This record gives sequence, C-alpha cells and structure tokens, in this order.
Amino acid sequence: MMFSTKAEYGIRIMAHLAAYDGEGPVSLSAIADAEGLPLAYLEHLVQRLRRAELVDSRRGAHGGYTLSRPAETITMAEVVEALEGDIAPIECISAQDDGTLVCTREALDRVCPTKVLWTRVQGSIVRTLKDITLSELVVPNRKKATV
Amino acid sequence: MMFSTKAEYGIRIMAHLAAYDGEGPVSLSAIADAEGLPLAYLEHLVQRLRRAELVDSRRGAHGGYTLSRPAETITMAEVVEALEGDIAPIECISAQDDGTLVCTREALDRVCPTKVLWTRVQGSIVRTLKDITLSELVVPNRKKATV
DNA sequence: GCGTTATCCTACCTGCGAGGTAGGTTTTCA
DNA sequence: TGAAAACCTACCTCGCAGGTAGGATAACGC
Repeated sequence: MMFSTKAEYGIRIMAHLAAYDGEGPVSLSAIADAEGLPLAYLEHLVQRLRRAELVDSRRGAHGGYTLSRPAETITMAEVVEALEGDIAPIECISAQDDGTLVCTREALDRVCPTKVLWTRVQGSIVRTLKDITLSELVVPNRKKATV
Repeated sequence: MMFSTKAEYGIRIMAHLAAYDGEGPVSLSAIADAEGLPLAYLEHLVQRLRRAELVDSRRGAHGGYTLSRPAETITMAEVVEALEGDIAPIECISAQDDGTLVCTREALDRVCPTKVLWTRVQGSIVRTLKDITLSELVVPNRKKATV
C-alpha cells in the first residue's frame, strides 16, 4: 500500500465533518464512535488538519471541529498532503517550491533512469487528487438524519 | 513515499538489462557494481522478476540475466507489480481478477466514503505505469560503449 | 574432472516508523 | 464549579523494509 491509514482516517474525519457541515462543531469522540476508530489517534491526525487550516476548532463543552471552508473548495490533494506530508511516489523524488521535481540520486554526471517514471506517476497522482473535492466523498444518506 | 526501494532497485536492474540487450547475459554483480547497490539484496529482487517471467537467467560461468522480451513490450506496470505486488494506494483496496476494485472496510450496509478516492487514484497510477515501457527508461549514452 | 563463476535458495538480522496509548493542561459552556 | 471538550508531549511496540550470510546447484574453460 502506498498511503498509510493516516490518510485514510484523516479523510474519514473530513468526510464526516463535511456531512455535518453547518450544524455546529462535531466532537472528535463522536467521529471516533461513528467511524469505529481510536479517539487518541484521531487527535494526532486532526491536529495536522488544523495546522493546515483545513478545519477550525472550538474548545470547551459543546466544542469540536468544523470545516474551515466549503467542502467544494477543499481538494483531496490538500487533505492528503496535510496528513502525509509531501506527495512523492518514492523517497528520492521530492518537489521544490516551484513545482519542479528533483531526484536526490542524481549526481552531476549521471542521470537517474527511473526519474522520468516517478515524475509521471507523481504527476498523475497529484492531478487526480487535485481533481477530487471533499464534497464528492460525502455519503448522501448520512446527511439527512439530523437536518 | 509510496513505492519502496524494491521498485526503484528492481527498475534499475531492468533498465540496465535493457541497455545491454542483445549483448548476451549480464551478471548481477556487474549490475550491482554499476549501480552501486548491494548484490545480495538485488538477488532477491531479480528472483521476483524472473518468476514474473520478465527476465531469463543463465546459470554458471558467463551466465547472467537477459530481458525475456523486447523492452518496448514491457510495461512498467508489470515490472512494479512483480516487485511490489498488487498496486494498491491503500491497504483496504485490492483488485479482483476481473479488475474491479473492492474495499475490505465496506460492510453490507455501510459504503466506504473514501473508496471513490482510492479507486480513482489507483486507476491513474496503473494507467500511467501501463503507459510507460521499459524502453523509455534506457539512458541513450550508456548503450553505445560496448556496441 | 575440477576450479571458477554464476544463479538459486533459505534463514536470519536490525532499525525505524506506523499506529496507538497515556496522562496530563487549558478552555468553554451550563 | 464541574463536565466536556480541545490541546500537548512523551512513550510504547511490533511488523517489515532493507540487508546479510552461507550454502547448494549449474554451466562453462581448461
């Protein structure tokens, strides 16, 4: 597998928040219960989402988390990157600030024969993730209950 | 990172064999030397390639490995799959024989909100890998030397 | 046939990070 | 003022990627 459960669980959090968007903050324990995931672990993940400013938090009783923006404007590339860090198919490839990819294996004289492969794979993954917004992951029949 | 060095090293082996295609078998120790990778570890990887029938082997003195087919007909999807096993972006998603993807998290009643995401990511990765053949990875200036 | 060179095979080792726990402190509400 | 929540830091542990070790088997050159 290529993405860890960090991405999976974190996306479940986001999808859950999206489903209850506009209904006030949702507590993490409610999400942990609903999704059957360990609360203490989700706390780590939601902190990443908060630092990436994808969710807002309200502390204290009746507190919880809300989406910081409408679900339609949140791409899965942002979410996955917040959770997993830079999206790179393999260790030696990393993106620079300007978006160009560099290969750490590539010395001055030698070109890396596999770079072209990883570059294209990375491109297609990022393109796909940018193309999907959070709103597409919301399960419809979960929403109506409390509305 | 999403692919391990198994894929990276294995692809380097394949690229090396492709560069010396038609010049008789290349020994693994020659490849290990040229690429600066541990021979004993490469042995494990090349066995996977052999079992997937991507390379042929000849034992004994002056033995080594050769591509089993022309490089243009070998897709990177085959190579990566031989090395890493099934290409799945995340643990819960796996491909069935007919190519449809299933999510182990998906119970009878609940749909998995993230499945649509992983399905599309998986599709774009596989499509990209199928689209690239080994011949595209061959570094030109490496070939002429012994020709 | 015998040494050399290679593949082939099985078992083992080791460090690290994913995945998870624990136990607090701080903030907000009723 | 106490309950409910976010917030924070430190720790644990176990599987596995990445690599080693050592031998068995096979095909040459002489």
